[in-house]
Amino acid sequence: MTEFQLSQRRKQVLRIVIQEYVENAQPVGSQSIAQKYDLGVSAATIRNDLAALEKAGLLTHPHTSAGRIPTDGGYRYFVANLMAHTDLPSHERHMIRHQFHQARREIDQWLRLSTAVLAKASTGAALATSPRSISSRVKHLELIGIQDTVVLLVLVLATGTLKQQLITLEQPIFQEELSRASNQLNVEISGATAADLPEKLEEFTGFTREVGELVLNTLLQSEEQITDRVYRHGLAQVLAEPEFTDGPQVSRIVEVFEQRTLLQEIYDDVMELSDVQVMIAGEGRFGDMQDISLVLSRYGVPDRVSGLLGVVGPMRMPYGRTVGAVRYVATLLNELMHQLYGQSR
Amino acid sequence: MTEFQLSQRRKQVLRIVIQEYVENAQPVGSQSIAQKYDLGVSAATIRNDLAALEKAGLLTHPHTSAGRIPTDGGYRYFVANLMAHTDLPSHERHMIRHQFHQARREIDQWLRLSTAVLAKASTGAALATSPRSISSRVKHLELIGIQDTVVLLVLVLATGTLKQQLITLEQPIFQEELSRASNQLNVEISGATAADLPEKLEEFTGFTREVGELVLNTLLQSEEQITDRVYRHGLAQVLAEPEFTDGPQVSRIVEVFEQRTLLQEIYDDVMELSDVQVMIAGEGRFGDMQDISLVLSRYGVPDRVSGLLGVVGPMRMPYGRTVGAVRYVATLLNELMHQLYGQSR
DNA sequence: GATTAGCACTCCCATCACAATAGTGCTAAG
DNA sequence: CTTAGCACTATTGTGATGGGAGTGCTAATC
Repeated sequence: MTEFQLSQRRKQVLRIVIQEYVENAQPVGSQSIAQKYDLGVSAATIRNDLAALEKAGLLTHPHTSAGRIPTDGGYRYFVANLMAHTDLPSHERHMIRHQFHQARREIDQWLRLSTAVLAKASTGAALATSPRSISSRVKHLELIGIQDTVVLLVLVLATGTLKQQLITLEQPIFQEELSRASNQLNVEISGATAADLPEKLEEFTGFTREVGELVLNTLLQSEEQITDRVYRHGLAQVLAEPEFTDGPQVSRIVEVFEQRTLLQEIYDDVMELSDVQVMIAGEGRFGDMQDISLVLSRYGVPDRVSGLLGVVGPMRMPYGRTVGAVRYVATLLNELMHQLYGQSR
Repeated sequence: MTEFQLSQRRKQVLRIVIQEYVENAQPVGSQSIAQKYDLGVSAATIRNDLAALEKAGLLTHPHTSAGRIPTDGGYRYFVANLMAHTDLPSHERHMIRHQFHQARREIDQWLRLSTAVLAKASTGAALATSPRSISSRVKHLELIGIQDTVVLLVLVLATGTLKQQLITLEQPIFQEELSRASNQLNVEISGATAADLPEKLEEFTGFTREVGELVLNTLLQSEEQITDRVYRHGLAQVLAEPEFTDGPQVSRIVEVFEQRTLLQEIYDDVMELSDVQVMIAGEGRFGDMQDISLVLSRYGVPDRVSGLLGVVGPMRMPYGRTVGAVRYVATLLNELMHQLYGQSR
């Protein structure tokens, strides 16, 4: 993030413009600033400041005789340097925490709740991915005959994640044989990671070997692929925002919200970072995200499981509040997940 | 559905109005009908017909000097009496079938694909629920220690559906004891339904009994509750339709699309019916669904599993085509599911 | 040098009038 | 029942007009 040399007052003016614009969705002019805020200077001075901020690329006008609105850059500067670190007010935090403790102790529930809570606490649409395992260890494996030639492979990872996979056979197979195969495999591979597995499979042949390979595949896949499930909530609310009155805008944000591939891309990015990350208008790196911002965080337990959590909204977004909400929910999720998956035995 | 006494020509006129309006989203007038279609009568006659159809409540006009547009009733009459039974063209059917056979043999995949295919084949947004089990039988049960005081209960139903549930204990428990409990339970309850279970549980006490109760709960819950998962696809495309340019319209359809409670309500309704059901503007029974139609079908295997599948779109929808698409995909799903869950062994 | 007042200028936006258009509703005749 | 004719009506688009909000510049002031 580029550092500008801005006088104290100009920063203040920028902050005001953003604050007002976020609130009212209306370009803000020098007069209204001078009136509403007591900066000790006249409108003309503010006019000069606005011009300077515009030259620095932090503001624009839509047309000659309109007030100023922030640019992408303006928002970025704001988020990086000016934004008040607003944690969620404590009563909201308590309410949220309470809701989480009410919920059944299940990841599915937690994530559903997370998106609901986030959507309510922000003005955007919330989304979360179910956690993916990092270097998954196999805990247990089960083979269950469903039909004569159809077998269900159930894989329990050390993190408690369940993976399932249907196997279709040429020949019918008896449950006894299934049990034998699964017993053999369980002894050998429980505790193994994807890296250990190929070696351990050497000793097996036939059906047992086949199942082993399948386990390996599933394991590999679960490591590289972003999780199978995306939770979403609150699209309706974000579409009610004034920026989404015309067609193209709407389809842009809905696509961002719906697409999973984008999440996959972003995932690797946010993965690295510890704190909440704000992504304004795609930061140039991601697709067509004009006028759309994301506020994202990683959640999970280090080196075990990890997922993505955040808010999609218009660029004109109360960043302080949103960041606070995302951070709090992520923290909460971290706590909860730690209780469960802290260290496996 | 009320039966009207309509002359052959008036039916024809109604059909034309709907067809034209569905295509162009523009009120259609007597002249344009007379010109474009050779009905052997003049515009004035058609004008009379239109007036009659309006009196019957099948058409309206937005204002005095505009053409006619269909009412809810008009669409209903059309769907019930006039609609051509259009199956999807055969090349489309083949393409779809091909895609399904490409996919991995998994319900999750199938449903995801179903919504994608449906959205593409219709002009609406597709949604599907994962199948819920009807009178689920327990197939197998597994208890896996995740943490000292955290146990994962994995329940495999006869249909191959997996249910999981975390159990938190006061006291740490050893894997040996878990195995013992699960072995005991497996012997006794495999093949049991929710109805059988209470009796069978009598003989157990302590932890084993506790787990048994949990199984029962899970079973009951999975029978009464609509499935845990909803698949959605293609909202962006439906929002591009001209009726969704203004705010309230948009939020209405997005809410219908997002809400799961509505699905639950509708589920019981559609459940009963064998064929595709068209629900226009909520049919008065469901919430605020002005100008929104649903085309829904049940899919699954009779007496075993069953889910909901369909399309949400504007009332101005090509019903023939949509019904064809939904019916075809439902049939396909039925086939596939039958292969898997036809009869369990 | 920063700040300020003053002022011309620009562009948006709401309003009005006006004509063109498309379609209805009615009447009277075939 | 069908048709031609015609008055009537509401929308849509266009162009003109004035008010308003806000800028950008200049020259004066602190």
